[in-house]
Amino acid sequence: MQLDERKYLILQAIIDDYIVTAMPVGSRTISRKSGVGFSPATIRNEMSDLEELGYLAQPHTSAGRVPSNKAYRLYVDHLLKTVKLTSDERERMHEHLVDKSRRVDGVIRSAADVLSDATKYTSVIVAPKLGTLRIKHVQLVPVAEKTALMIIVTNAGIVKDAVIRIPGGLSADELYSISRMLTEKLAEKPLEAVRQEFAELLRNNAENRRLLGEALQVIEKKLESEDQADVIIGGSANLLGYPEYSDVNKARNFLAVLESKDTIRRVLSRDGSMEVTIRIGPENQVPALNDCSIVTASYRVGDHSNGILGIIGPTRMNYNRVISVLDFMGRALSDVLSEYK
Amino acid sequence: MQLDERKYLILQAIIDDYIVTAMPVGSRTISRKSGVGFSPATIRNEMSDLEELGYLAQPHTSAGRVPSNKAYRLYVDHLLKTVKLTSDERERMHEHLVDKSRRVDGVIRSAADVLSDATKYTSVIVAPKLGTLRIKHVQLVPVAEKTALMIIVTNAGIVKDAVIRIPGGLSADELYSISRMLTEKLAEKPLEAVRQEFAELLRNNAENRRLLGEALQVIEKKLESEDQADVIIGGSANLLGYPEYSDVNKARNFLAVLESKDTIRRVLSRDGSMEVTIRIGPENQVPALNDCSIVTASYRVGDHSNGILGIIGPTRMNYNRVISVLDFMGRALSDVLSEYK
DNA sequence: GTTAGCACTCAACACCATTGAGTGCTAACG
DNA sequence: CGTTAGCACTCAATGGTGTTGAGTGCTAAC
Repeated sequence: MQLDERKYLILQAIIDDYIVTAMPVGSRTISRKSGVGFSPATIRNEMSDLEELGYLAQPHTSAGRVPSNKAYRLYVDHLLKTVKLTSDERERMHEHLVDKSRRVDGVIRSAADVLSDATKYTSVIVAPKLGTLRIKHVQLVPVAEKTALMIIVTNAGIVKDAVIRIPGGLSADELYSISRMLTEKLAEKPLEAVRQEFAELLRNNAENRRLLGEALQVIEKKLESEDQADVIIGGSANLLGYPEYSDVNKARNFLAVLESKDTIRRVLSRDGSMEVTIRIGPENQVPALNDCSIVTASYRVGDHSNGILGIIGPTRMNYNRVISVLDFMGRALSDVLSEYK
Repeated sequence: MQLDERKYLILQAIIDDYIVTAMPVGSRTISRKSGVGFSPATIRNEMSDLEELGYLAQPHTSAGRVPSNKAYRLYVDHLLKTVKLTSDERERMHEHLVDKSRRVDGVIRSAADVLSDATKYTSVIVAPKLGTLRIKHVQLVPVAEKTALMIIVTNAGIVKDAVIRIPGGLSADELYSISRMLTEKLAEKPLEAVRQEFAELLRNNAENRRLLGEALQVIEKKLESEDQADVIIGGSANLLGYPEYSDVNKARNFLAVLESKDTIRRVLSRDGSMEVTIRIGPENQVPALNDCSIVTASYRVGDHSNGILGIIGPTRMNYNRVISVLDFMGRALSDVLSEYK
């Protein structure tokens, strides 16, 4: 059996309805809709076919039908109608993005809030991979006897710091000249390339061997264990408003997943393309998110780094709107973050 | 009517029971408890008295009794028995605190997780007031034509940064010497005192007037609008496990409050003492937290600054344990954060 | 002062009948 | 031959009813 024009039409109508009501939809409901000129009986026959094809399911015999994940897949692949955001709304979103603070994490934080506000779902933003950022400046600042703070500023204005041990009796001036040397040597290099650069540094700087070794080690540790702070979540309570989470246990499980930043990072990870990507239900590998869909897009930071922004919502989410919002915000965020370059 | 020994005993037994079961407790239950050698009938008479005095309430005629906020107040003021944490547990907590990362926010983040893990409630940690931290180092780093990053390192190893505009054509070397001057001038001064220091700087540095003015402005802005990132929350989903939050709407309201960092900061604020403080139900002014209790303690950062750590839980929380945990963690956190000085 | 006994209350639970939204099937219609 | 009206059927949801049991307050006896 093949899907003809009418089956598409009906399936679309069913999904559209289910997305707003979250209730199994019956033949009468569809028949009444404008654009579908058939009696309930006809619709019923079609629905029966669609069920056999795996696009619909019935919670119980005397209930209406509910779209399956397969149906959502079809929906997002073929039936999406791109909705335009009003220019008014675009403006408001953009504005909230810039006005806030003058720091990168501030902007990302606001972006997460704007996203969850605009969609009423949960938003997630992942900062670009540390390794792809380019070093702009390195500074060692003494904070106590035998400890210093190593501060690394990257091209995107992102600042990372870590405490390192230093040999005793090193003066502030010496630390400064080491900082200067490091900056000169490492500037414009991506963070993931520091290992090579350090090899040479270590060879030519016997006297600061210990300190440089420690610095390298700390940087590498930072690179491999990405920071919790690099996953920002907005509107975590939003999903509790939807009937699929009226069960507190489900809600709790969901929130528990949100707290595990590593899981979130894994779920959001995506290939390099800038386009909006949709993962429905079990397509994202985490069992706890099996009845969620995850829509992601990318934003650019500087010239070589990408971050990810995404929305997590129930599988019956308003894909049309979410896609528009993510698409717009991806661009907006890239814009704003390029100003900090 | 006055509270005699026996009434205290019974009230305590009721609260102890209610804290673990969350169910109205009846006279039989109390009578069966070891340590109370009276028949249900006697207990009933006493309970009736306690109800009249406002310490107990009855959800409905044929139910047991439930402690009132007044009862909890009495309980924490007079009936607490300090419980000792096992040395095993202390060790585990302390360990989780240090092992993690080598940065201050990392430690605070872990502390929040340890707190919520150990208590199964929601934990909140507020970083010390920015203004009380002492400046250790100031660094201006060029990030683009006409913009620089101002980085301020404080005595506790906490790093704050902000983007500032700079006049065009300023070389990296010039920026460095300004940084050096700022560091010399401001070192060891608390951040809240920068205004006075800048007055003099501005007078003696006509050529960098614009830049310095902007820097001052940015610092003051930072001081007045405390950072969202300075309120760290752990175990936000924990409370959903308790019957008082089996209603999704309550749960949602609670989570919404947690997302508003400003409210949380206000609720946690406390006077300077280091001791553990308890606020029960409506005693904290936020209506949304009327059936929560909030227990807070302080931790020291460096010599002059205090941060706050706290637990938010249902009013029937296990006060004994929460107090022990907070007391211990307050000290532990102070210890660890002093190492970074 | 304490307690046993007893009548009373009321939420919780299980049980049942009713209702209505929705289906599948069949037969009639254009 | 596709479409539709009609009808019997299913089943979750709703609401009323009776029963149960935990708990109380009161009284009278110890």
